[in-house]
Amino acid sequence: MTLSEEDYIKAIYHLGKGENTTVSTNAVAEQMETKPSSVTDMVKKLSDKGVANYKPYKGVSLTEYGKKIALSLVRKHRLWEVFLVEKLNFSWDEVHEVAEQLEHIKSEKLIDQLDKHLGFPQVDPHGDPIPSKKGEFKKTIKKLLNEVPVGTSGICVGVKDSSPPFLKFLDKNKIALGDTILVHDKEEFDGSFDIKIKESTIHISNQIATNLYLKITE
Amino acid sequence: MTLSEEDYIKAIYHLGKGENTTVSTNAVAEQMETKPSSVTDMVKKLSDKGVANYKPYKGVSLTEYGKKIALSLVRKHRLWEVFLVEKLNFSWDEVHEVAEQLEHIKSEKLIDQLDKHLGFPQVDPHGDPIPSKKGEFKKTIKKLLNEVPVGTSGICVGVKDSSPPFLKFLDKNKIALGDTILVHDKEEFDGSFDIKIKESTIHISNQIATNLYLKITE
DNA sequence: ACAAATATTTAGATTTGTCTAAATATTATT
DNA sequence: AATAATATTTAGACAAATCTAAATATTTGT
Repeated sequence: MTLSEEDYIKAIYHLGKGENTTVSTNAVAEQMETKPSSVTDMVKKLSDKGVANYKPYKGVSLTEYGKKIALSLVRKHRLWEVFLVEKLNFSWDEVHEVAEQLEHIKSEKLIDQLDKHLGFPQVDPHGDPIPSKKGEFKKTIKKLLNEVPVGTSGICVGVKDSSPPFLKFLDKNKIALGDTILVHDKEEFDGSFDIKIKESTIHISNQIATNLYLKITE
Repeated sequence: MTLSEEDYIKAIYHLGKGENTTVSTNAVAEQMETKPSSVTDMVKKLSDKGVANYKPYKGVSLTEYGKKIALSLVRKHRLWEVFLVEKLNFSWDEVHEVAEQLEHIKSEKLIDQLDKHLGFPQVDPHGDPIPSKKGEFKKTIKKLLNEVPVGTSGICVGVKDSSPPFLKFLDKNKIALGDTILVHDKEEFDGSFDIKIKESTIHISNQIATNLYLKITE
């Protein structure tokens, strides 16, 4: 597969939300920041190669073979993201662009060994699951911290309230996007929580808990 | 720079042995495994871009700017090779192809952090020097083990005698290409040596010493 | 159901990097 | 120094991936 073909495969995969959903030419064009006519050309080629199913005017979906390629790209992308954050001190929001390049490197041994080097991580720095070599992975969902059962751990992926005071609070308490948070205990009386974050346990009010999104594995 | 342009720059650099030597169209074509006419086209373009000096029928050399790009590619290539060997258990002879791909990844932060992650290595697994960010590096030369002064350390890069008995000897004594060897002591009487390899010191005869090539920093 | 709006495809052009074959320049030989 | 051998360039073609503009199909609104 060429670089460009791989990018189209990933776009179709993501637009189809990981299912073998049919997506429109225009949707792919928008995602790829290209023109619909270019998409038509490319999906014809992908179809000829057995990677996609294309029906003129009806849209395009990935074949099983195409899905496998997409999953392998997602796996590579997310493993590299973990590498960049864990080993090279990249932050949460700096990894995407570089991972977009690294995901195209072709070497099975490289990815197997990288996986091992990183300790076989299950999720990337954004909390998204990393497919196994065979293409299997766990689904994840986004929930407010106060909605997850005690004992669950997840990755902090967003805030509901993005006002300066709240963001300042998070900063002061060293809570950042990408951090792994374990919901340790809940106080029924006032709905406050004990959470473990980076080896230390802190106490947060219910109001804080209802404004923090976690990504958790179901 | 595109992938292809970068490959040509590296080829011109290597054929010119790192100096701003003028190299012939045919030489570049052979190195790149392409046709001379393709080289002509490309060096014209590189010339237009200020990367190379091209005089029809006279050959091509890199400009200072082109040399900078070449050194940055060499730096990236060799750092990735160290990474593959040190962190991902690749062996000496498996790294080249993957590093050829990785060297094209564009991210200054990535390379700076990789350098740091690896402990700022000075040479790659083949004993070749890694240029600094500014493009400076130490020259290295290949010498037979018996020709280097006591106290020198270098990387084992080849054998003069490649007969099965000799290779078997190396194997038995756990001496492999890519290993760092310190010449610890020399016995004047019979020209034998004590060498340190991977934390253990062993004794080798003069005959062995005259058949092992080391790459050392001058 | 029909016209208007939107989506998609086709046709033809463009850029990049490559190739082959022919033309031209350089170098080597006698 | 003239010719033969070799090296290099030019001209023209091709494939991949893209684009614009025009043509065609589908969907939507009344």
